[in-house]
Amino acid sequence: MRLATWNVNSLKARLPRVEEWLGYAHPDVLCLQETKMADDAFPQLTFEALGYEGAHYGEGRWNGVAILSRVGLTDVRTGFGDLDDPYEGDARVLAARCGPLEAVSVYVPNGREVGTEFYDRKLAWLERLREWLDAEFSADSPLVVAGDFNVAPDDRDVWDPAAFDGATHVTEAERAALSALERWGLDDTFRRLYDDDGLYSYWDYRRGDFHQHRGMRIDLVYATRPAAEAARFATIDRNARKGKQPSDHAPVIVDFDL
DNA sequence: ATGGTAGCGCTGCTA
Repeated sequence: MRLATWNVNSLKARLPRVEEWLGYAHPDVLCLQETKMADDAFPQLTFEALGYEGAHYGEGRWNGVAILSRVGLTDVRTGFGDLDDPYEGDARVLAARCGPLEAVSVYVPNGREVGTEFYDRKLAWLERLREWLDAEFSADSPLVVAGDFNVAPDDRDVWDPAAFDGATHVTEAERAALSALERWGLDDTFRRLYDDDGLYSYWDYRRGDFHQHRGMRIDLVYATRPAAEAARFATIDRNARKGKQPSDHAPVIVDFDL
């Protein structure tokens, strides 16, 4: 079972590259973020022609999440259900059963600047995510929560911790929110397999950051213990960040013995 | 140099 997550920064702009990537990475499940489209624009038939069922949750210009699967796609759910969403109106959470596991595609709010209400609601959103997982799923069953978390779990996950002093994505409060998810029962599968620093999944389009190796690891594949213990291999496909019209994020791939 | 680039969609916002 190969699962991947990719913030594509507009599925309309990225569709040719996503099609090409599916052709050589051939994941069983792909969680997408920032599709930036409404549900009626989702290219269902394009993915069906490649052997994938698809579910999409999007409101239009911003945000938007999707799940593609070639191992079944049922029990599709959007948002936080009955719980209040601190970013109500944004499409940031989509869940589905895909073969042996439950898959959740998440696009965590950016937070903009520390001290703003956007940042405060980012923290509240991460807390709500934990509450929703606790209400809907069991940490004892195979579950993967994959997506753009807009938080770098520790200093190994940013190119220069000093450059992020006072910035979002690295604050103690954001990292504590990830720790709370881990205490609930989620493991960072990539970190379970590899200790190295400098393994990034996102590079700003500006200043030539990709070629200067100025990146962050903010795209995470979290899994409950029954799934995490079955993780055998992971990689970040930096080739997908090169060439013509790349997303600013690279896909993160995890292979499970499931 | 308080910068830079990309996407959406048509003006400025978001990241």
